[in-house]
Amino acid sequence: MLQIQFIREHTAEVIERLKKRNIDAETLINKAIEIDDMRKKAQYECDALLAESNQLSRTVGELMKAGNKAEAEAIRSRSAAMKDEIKNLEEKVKQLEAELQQHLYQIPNAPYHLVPVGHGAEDNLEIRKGGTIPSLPENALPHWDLATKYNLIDFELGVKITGAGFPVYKGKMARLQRALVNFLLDQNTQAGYTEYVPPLVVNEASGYGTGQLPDKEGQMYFIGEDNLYLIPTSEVPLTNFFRDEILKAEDLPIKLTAFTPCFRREAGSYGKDVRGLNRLHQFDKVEIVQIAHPDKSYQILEEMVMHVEGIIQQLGLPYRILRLCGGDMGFASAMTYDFEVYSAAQKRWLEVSSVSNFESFQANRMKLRFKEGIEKPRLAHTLNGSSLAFPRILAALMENNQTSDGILLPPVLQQYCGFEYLN
RNA sequence: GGUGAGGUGGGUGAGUGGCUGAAACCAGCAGUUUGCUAAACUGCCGUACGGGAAACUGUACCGGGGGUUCGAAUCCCCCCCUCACCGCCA
Repeated sequence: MLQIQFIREHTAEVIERLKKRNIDAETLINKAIEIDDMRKKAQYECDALLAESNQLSRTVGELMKAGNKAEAEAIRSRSAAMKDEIKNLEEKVKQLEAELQQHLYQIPNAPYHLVPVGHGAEDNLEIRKGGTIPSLPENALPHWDLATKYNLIDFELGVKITGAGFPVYKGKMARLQRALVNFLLDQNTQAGYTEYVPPLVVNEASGYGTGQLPDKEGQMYFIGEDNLYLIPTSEVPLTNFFRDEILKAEDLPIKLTAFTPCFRREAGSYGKDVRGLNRLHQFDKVEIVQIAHPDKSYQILEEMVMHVEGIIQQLGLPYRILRLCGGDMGFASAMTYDFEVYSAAQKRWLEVSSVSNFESFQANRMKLRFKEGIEKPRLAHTLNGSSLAFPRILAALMENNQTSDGILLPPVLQQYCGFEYLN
């Protein structure tokens, strides 16, 4: 969430930036300031009363010690009489703080100045594209048919043991995924990211920290008995490593990577988009996360984009990079780049990575701060990106590289797999 | 699942009703001194929200929430978490 102090000091700017999300920013922001004004006033009154009460209590102590019982008794009863009033004021301050918090939770992150204006996917700005879209023969198959033809994925077996959206990978396809894990993690560690194996379930506080809660609990699988959530992305555990921490400025940036399965309920998204590997409840992903100094975060965002682009190039897939417009960006992001690869038999672009700068939006929620010398602690910036999400990469590789001998793997993956063709 | 112990500032760790926002030590910052990377000494050193141009100052916070009291880190109740041992088990 945005900091109320920042909103107060940069009111016009925040409203202007938020307008890119096509919401009534002015009303939201003015309301926040209005609640905060009331909060300040209530706190001021409450503090003054508490100060008086503290003073009286101290006096009682001194008088008692001096043996002046009668006077102590008089002051004690005065102090006792203040209790109700103090309680009421404290109640009021708490209530206003909660109200402000609730209100701020509803305000999305303010888009960065480079974010294009727009309402939906059609307004995203194409930054650049690369690779070559293959020209496939007329009888080219979509990946779900290739999966059956070469006995690579069993969708029905997944339905049997779990349900739709949980495919079972077999033989060379299973091996290919293990290879992909190694290839991607190697790429990331070579770029300076430290590899982690985090837990796949997180507690409620972590869900709040990265912004899945309170609004999007419907998207996560919840283990009620233990009050834990299955992670929708490893961004959640990785970023929450630093919740409630004050880092040293010289330790920034912190670069992390992890391979994990990701679990998403995808409630309400049924239809043709979910065919084959396009949208799953469980999928594998390698993630990169950075905790950055605010002055460096946009430079780092570009570096992360270059890094992901380099990986996709090595996989030989035709891709395009989009800068998302204000209407298409996630709630917590200040600027997002999406990577899409072209899946030539489906004849459509598939999102395989999303790289975002959250600025201090997540950091504010999770109190992730850093300290520079004797300066006061400041909120750090958080960034993350997929490098990469597996299923759609697999779909594109299968469709684009289909030959009469099977699916020809890109050379980098051949090294990791020990074979050339999926067949 | 059973039993026991415990949750205090960046870390270790004292503190059982007012003189404690909290000893001491370590780490960190600033300085002094000695013939080098080093040591010794001195001072500073929690966070948040208010007020103030600033110096400074008010309030809150010792896992979370309630209660007792003029006054709570300290006493009482509930909850959460961690650790140890036992049981079960990969």
